[in-house]
Amino acid sequence: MGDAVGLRERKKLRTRRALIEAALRLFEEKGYEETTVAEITAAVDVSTRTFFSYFTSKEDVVFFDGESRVEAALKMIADRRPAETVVDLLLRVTSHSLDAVKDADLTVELTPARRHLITTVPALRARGLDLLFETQQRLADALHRAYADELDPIEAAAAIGSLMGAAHLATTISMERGETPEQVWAAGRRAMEIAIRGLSSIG
Amino acid sequence: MGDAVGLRERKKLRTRRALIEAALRLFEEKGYEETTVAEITAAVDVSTRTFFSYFTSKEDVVFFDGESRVEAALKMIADRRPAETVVDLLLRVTSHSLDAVKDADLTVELTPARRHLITTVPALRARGLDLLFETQQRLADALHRAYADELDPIEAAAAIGSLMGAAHLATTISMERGETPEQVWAAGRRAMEIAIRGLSSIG
DNA sequence: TGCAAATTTGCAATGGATGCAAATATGATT
DNA sequence: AATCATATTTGCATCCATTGCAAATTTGCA
Repeated sequence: MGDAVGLRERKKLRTRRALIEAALRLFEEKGYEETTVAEITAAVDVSTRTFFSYFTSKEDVVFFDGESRVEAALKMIADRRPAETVVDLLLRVTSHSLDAVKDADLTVELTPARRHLITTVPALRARGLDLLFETQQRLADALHRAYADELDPIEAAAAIGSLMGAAHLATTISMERGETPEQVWAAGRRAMEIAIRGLSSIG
Repeated sequence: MGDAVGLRERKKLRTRRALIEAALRLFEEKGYEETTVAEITAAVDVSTRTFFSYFTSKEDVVFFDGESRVEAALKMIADRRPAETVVDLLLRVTSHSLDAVKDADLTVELTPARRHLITTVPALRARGLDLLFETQQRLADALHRAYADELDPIEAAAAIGSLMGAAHLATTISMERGETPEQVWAAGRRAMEIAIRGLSSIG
């Protein structure tokens, strides 16, 4: 992703980052819809046209990141341990991902500002769900490949969909109830346990 | 939804339906992005401005329906049988919903054309996912209310998220693999069974 | 220094979406 | 049937995101 060798590359990196920061700041200050691309570029002092050579759309600026999270999960699945159970692997992957979310504010990952925008602004929320769903498809595919002789594509999809569907809805509802980050995190864990044990475990 | 008493109402109903039909036809013929609202209104012989008094956006025309499906499921949950288990209720609701999808082409529900657009066009797919997620939230809330003393909000969310997440991802992947409607349907059933029994049941 | 490639920019155009006021249509009343 | 209040439709004007294109500028290297 960010190699940055010559002045050219460094300058581009700087501009891109400046655009992202200005955009997020303005979105927070006056709202997403109320902020125009022209205002963002004015704050960074580049032309409006330039914005669209860095991002394909106004929405994009909110989602731009090195998407390291997903890659890590995909790799963990692909490199599964020989004797490991599907459940054990999924447990390991989800724990890892869930923990990654916790202290992810260091990297440019999912800051509270971003999170707020993505859950609040309809257009962004929809886009975020689309990305999440695409991620699920990739994970399901990886899982099927990793356990080709045990899981057919549908079973792999069911496993991933169940796990992530449970975790996502539970954490969302937890957040909506105004719970603390710790409680949200706990909700995610509980939801995943329920998905693994089966709904019968709560009836 | 459609009461239709006087000429006024009937005319509006007719116009709305005509707009939907023209839109879907054009979307299929030349593609969603390639079709302009002006072209849709020209086909129905109303002004472009009028389109936006019937639908709030171009996307809306694809999703417009009486959303009877969700209402039915919500009602089933609210009217749950006294001694019924959470799992039994969910089984009943999901079977009912799944079957409803099967012969839903009669109503103006989810025609193949719509389905194709919603899974294909990025903007529509994202919007569809947003609507689906909102539905999940409503169902989880209903489930929590129906079993207030057995399920807290997080558990209810986990249950609904797990079940619908599994079914949705599994059916999507089944469709993507070019399977027949029967196979897609079967994939949905299998996924729900896995969600109910728990992922351990496949390890 | 000077050139070739990469970037930025300005400009024009398209298309979705909205506000507003004028023009029409509707239907109930007299 | 003529008339009036109300509901709809329509025609602008306008804003903004997005894109194509060609000119202008910058950068990196010879």
